[in-house]
Amino acid sequence: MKNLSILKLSEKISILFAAIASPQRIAILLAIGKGEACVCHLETALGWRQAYISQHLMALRKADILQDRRAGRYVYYRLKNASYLDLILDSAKLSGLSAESVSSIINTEIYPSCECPQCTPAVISVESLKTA
Amino acid sequence: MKNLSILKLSEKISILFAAIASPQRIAILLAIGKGEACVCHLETALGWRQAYISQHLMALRKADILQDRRAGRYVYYRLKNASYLDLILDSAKLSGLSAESVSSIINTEIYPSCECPQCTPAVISVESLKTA
DNA sequence: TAATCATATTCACTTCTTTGAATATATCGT
DNA sequence: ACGATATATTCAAAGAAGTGAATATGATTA
Repeated sequence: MKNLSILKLSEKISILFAAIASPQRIAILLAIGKGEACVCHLETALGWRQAYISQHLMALRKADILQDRRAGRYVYYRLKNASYLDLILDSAKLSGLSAESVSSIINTEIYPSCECPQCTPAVISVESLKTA
Repeated sequence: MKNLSILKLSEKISILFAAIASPQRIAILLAIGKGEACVCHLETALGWRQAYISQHLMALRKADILQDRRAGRYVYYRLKNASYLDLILDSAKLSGLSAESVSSIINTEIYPSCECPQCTPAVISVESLKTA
């Protein structure tokens, strides 16, 4: 590869940092983690408005960090490369945070059939048992 | 360490990303690299105004990425931790840039006695030889 | 102590980013 | 085809960050 000027190169590198440099987007990346999550899952996991999450997902997609997969009405997001999590972990360590505190939060689950709204596993309520 | 909420944790992590997420500041970090550089050296290396560089240095100091050392009228900057360079390198790789293109630009020199202005090594001009 | 040089800080202005509200699109079930 | 649900997009307002110009500080030399 040709020798780019230092600023040109730095500009390219900064794009990724800028995309990640937002508490909301880091939270989304950790919530997706090594797994896969639909928007509605993130909605409940993070407690934010749907449109708000979508906007940040858009930014992460644009930066080529996330990839999406549509299954019916649901859209599932996953990291294009698990190393983005390492980048976040390394950054956390450099900031004096314990690796444990971050990795314990990283999602590892895949939600193949997200029971939305609320991504709640179908729980039978006491009420429904009474009438049955 | 206690289990911080995902957003609280993400906020802390984002501080470092935000500090680095600027082409100018990445360029400065690469120019300082594994070595040490005074402001005037960065001035010539990057070709920017002194005050402009100082402003970015301030941001990097505030984010605890850089440390400074005063020697007479010069102030020398160095990274507090060489791993910040690895973070930049990893990010570059994730962005599809070759590690080589970045590491070839990383400074390795220390400038113990920066001959400012212009950080020029004392070269004897042809003119001065004529009159001598 | 005055002049000079290296660096830092402040302020005002502009530009970029974030956010909320509203609305559009896409898919499914009926 | 219609209504409901999941997700995406757009737009305007608010806020944050980047920038240039001017100036302040701190150290050195004369």
